[in-house]
Amino acid sequence: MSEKRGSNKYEEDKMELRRGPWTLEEDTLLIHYIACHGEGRWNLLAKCSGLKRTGKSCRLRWLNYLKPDIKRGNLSPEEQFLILELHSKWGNRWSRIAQHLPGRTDNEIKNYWRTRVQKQARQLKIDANSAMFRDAIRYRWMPRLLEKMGSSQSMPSLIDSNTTTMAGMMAQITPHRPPRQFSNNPAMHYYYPPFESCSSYEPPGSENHSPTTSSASMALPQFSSGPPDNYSGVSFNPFMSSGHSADGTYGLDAMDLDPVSATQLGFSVFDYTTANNNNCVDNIGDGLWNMDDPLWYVRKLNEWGGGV
DNA sequence: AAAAGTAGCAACCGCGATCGG
DNA sequence: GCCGATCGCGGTTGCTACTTT
Repeated sequence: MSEKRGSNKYEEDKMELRRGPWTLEEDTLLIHYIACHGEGRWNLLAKCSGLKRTGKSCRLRWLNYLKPDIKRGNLSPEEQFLILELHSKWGNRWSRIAQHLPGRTDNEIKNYWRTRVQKQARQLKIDANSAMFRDAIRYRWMPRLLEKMGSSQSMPSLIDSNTTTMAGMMAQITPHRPPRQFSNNPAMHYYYPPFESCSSYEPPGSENHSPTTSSASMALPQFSSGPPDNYSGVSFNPFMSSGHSADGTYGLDAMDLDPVSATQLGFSVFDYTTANNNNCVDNIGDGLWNMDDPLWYVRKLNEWGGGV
């Protein structure tokens, strides 16, 4: 009997627990309680503070939102760079990564990765965990962030002191040769998606493109085959461009290649016009690669000697 | 102008690790 | 060493605002 009553009481307690978005009153209560008693003992806190929340929920709210040193707003290029760099080292160890970004929470970093980074992989139909995608991040995206960091005069304060020069950072992330042997690896065929969504896509190796749309206003240099003579980490920097985000934010839309650097890298008119036609990858306009051929990187690696 | 689709993010959930009795 | 309570992490969900059709 009493057991049954106890059980009902438990159910009632459970029913009373609030869920969903926090109200201003709840936030105030939590802040006040922590100001008086400090963090930790979350279940006790939940009971004693008068909040009808679980300790877990209180902890989450505090750590991810209310804590005074939480930084809000867009991630800076250097923060983005660090996330990419650390994720390449540690994978989805969000809390560990967050420890290196003061004021940023693991949740925020996780969300960044899922909404921005993984989105790119989805759009390119590449497995976000694949070596190809990781290399693309490392050798295309990160150098672009470095450039932004330089141009915005916000030289990285979060990055190790031994990498605080642009050359040093480029040397760290850019190898003297392309990083990986793609061409002879059968497994890589998996990473050559058909791109049905791309009306004018031609498979790697077919070089005789004919533009599907004209881009007369663009005076594009001819496609130059073969790797640049001075391909090495710092002196050859295929990733630099002067592209800027239209809205001044630090989103991925700042990552597009400009036409000149794109063609210097070996883009054909086809590549540029097709991709710029927004038929190929997406029409969102904020893609990392949506102005170029997503498979460019793989193609160039193969062209530049196949064997690395 | 309205409906549908999408992106971003706060919050929840499950599970394993750790702590303390 | 065992066991329950608590904590922390990573994955997932759901809501809201914004964009596109």
